[in-house]
Amino acid sequence: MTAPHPGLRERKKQRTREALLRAALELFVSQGYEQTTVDEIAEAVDVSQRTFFRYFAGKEDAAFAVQAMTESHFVRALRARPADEPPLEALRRAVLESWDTIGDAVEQAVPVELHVRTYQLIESTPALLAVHLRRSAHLEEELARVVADREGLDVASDPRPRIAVAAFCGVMRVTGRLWGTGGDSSIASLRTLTESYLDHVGPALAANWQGRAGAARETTAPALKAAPPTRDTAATTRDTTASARHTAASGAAAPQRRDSHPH
Amino acid sequence: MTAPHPGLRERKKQRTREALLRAALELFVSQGYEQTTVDEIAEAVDVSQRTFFRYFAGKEDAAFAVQAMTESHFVRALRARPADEPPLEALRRAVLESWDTIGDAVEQAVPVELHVRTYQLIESTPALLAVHLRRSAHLEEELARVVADREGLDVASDPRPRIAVAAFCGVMRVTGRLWGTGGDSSIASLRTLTESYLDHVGPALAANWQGRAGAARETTAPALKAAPPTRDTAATTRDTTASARHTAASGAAAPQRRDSHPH
DNA sequence: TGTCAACTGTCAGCGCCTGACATTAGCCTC
DNA sequence: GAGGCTAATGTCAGGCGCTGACAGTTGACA
Repeated sequence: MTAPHPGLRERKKQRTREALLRAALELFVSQGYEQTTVDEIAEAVDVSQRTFFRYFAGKEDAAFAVQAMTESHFVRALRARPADEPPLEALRRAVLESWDTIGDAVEQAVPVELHVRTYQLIESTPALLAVHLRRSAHLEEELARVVADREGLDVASDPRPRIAVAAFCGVMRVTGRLWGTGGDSSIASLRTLTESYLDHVGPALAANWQGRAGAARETTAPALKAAPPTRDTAATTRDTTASARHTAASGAAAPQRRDSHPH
Repeated sequence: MTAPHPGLRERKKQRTREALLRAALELFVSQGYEQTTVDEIAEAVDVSQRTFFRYFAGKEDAAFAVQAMTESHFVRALRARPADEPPLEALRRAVLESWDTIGDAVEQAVPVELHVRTYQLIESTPALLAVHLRRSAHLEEELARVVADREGLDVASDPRPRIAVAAFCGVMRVTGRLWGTGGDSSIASLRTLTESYLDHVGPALAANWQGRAGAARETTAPALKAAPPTRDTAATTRDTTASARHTAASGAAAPQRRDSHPH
């Protein structure tokens, strides 16, 4: 990728950018995002304010530079999953896998410690949280396309990729939020939390949480309605799912049109 | 609630605020959010810029004033659902119900038409979309608390309310997005779209979309088998699934994937 | 009517961000 | 190695969002 002889100019640019990024993040986490001025960042690297804006589209952009790396890292991991894995399985493994290898990718830019702190800052700073969520939504788009590709579906006409990814990402967000505000900020704990939360998706979507009788509708979770946290064999599970396939198929056969009410 | 004699001063304030809000939204939708300056809004109502900031915390705040109404409208609807409804059922009905009655609530402030246009603007303006998503996340918090209350659970210790609400809201977001960018901007179409998408949640979370057998895996619904899923059990399940999938794929109209492993 | 409190306008200023232009510094050719 | 080309940087001016401070105005109430 990178040329063996980047040239002095290129190297200098790289160093400037890295220095700006690092200074920015360090100032952000040490004294808060809003309290940090672009002038301060620029001054810390001894460049003009104008130069900062030539490397980053804005203050925000600096705060999310590392996030951008990890996101594309995750997408690559998903793309690399074997094609015969079911969608949610592939998503799950891609995240977990990317947690494992994310350290190396990040460390080239900034210390992992700093990145983790930045993430916590993002979660706790309203202005940054908003941007973070928008970025996540954008990522969701991409994930939906990848999933649709994997399944050989058209993301425009079939809502299932979007919906599955939406549910998945929703859970991931809750996980990230809890991890960020929780005490243990190690990658290991993030991994554990992620796994356990993803394990809860099925039961949570089951209609009945308290052993209420006959409350389950096919609307909410047909494939999972046999999910009360009681004994269930693998065989039963498969049967239930098989009938669910039916529902899914008929659902897909009737793609929704938005103009059904032309007024 | 409101006093019978609000007093001249109070009425004047109310009128100013309403005029500012309306002028703001109208300018936003007609010439874009970023292209509209606060000075313009203030000038349209013939007050000083400073006064605008005394009624709204910022430009954004004006853009989301009506959204705030509809959100609390929805939360109230959820709180009013009978306690014996399963969580996702209650959520579903509360949304649909609130679509039906939202017109009246909104019209007191601005024309519904203007509100719908504003929503579309929010979805298509990055800066506003970001804030919108943060607000939605905040709403999610509240919904999780309400659901937990309904189920008699503790939202801090039991992750299921959060997860269920997260999945639900994820789907709702996809719905809103499609509706906003779609052609038909009637409330009726929003209703229809919402219903059909919520109907797809279950099937979409089933692991098997293509007639592959053995769909439900520990990924999606692990608690289907009650005990903490030991890794060994999981592996067994996975193997079974893999082989079953193989046979099914060759039988059904299995969509061939284009790229197996690009790298 | 006069006092008090609330609302509003004006002014100054900070911070983010951008366009325009001048200056510096790496790169390449002769 | 000198000189020209081009990219990177600095400087300046200015728009826009937003805020604090102070002064003027207007409803409320005795």
